[in-house]
Amino acid sequence: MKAGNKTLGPRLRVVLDTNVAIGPGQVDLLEAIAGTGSISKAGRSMNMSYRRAWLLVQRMNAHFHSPLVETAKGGNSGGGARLTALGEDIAACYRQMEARAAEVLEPEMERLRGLLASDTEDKADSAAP
Amino acid sequence: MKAGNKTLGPRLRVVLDTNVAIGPGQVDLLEAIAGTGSISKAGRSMNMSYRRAWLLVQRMNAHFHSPLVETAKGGNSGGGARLTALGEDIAACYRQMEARAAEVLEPEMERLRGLLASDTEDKADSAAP
DNA sequence: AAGCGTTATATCCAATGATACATAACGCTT
DNA sequence: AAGCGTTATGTATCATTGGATATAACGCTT
Repeated sequence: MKAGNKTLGPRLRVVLDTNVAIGPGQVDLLEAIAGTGSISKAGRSMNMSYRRAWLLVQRMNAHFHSPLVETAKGGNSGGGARLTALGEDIAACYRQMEARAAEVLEPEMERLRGLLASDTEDKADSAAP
Repeated sequence: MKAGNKTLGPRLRVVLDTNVAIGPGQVDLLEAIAGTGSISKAGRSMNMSYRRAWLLVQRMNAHFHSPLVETAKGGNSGGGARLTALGEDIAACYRQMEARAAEVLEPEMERLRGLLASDTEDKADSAAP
């Protein structure tokens, strides 16, 4: 039932090394963690299962020279998670790249948009690297 | 056994509308079709099943106001496929966007690369929109 | 007429990915 | 001690994707 309602425009996926990449999904998650203070709240807020969110955090933490997300078990609030300086840094850097790309690619975007089929039906699915 | 050996650097996926997007995979396919003159040869050349290649062509053709790929059945060579003017146009436009993005994002790329973990093992998988 | 390589499909199955669920451990509050 | 919300995992199930395979149709060459 969920359609491809991703944000329009150029989407960036930064491939840094084999098995290491950051894309819009990961950064959304980082920001949601920063905003909510926990992995589970972040997951719920963006309609993502806790497991998936947690696995993404694992991956990101493992692949950089220090963790992007810091977690705590137990405590008054049950625990929580927050971004490290590196995490904030990377998220911000990605957003900047995204904005810069959107800005500089605007003319071509405009041009491509003019070539779409008039009807926006569901002729087939999308998605493909 | 296939690892994430995608080309390094920023990867662009241009989301034009719901269910309409073009990414590196599609453009690679377009160029392979242009180079080989057939969908099946193109698929083989890039290690993609004919089915997948054909489905991708279907999708792309359906979503723009006119086809990107023109096909022919039968004939001396059995048939074939080639890019329309629109197809060439779009492929070229995408490559240009790609190059422009890589160029303008180079400084941030450099910076991010410095933050990777030293060891490039297989701690976990990658990939995630 | 037979042969060929290709487009164009349908069907079935394997691999993958994501979700749901089920616990356990934790540390603070009450 | 009990309860809470969370992190941290494992397991099972479901959904999606992609591949293998089998035909059919086509139109040129021989």
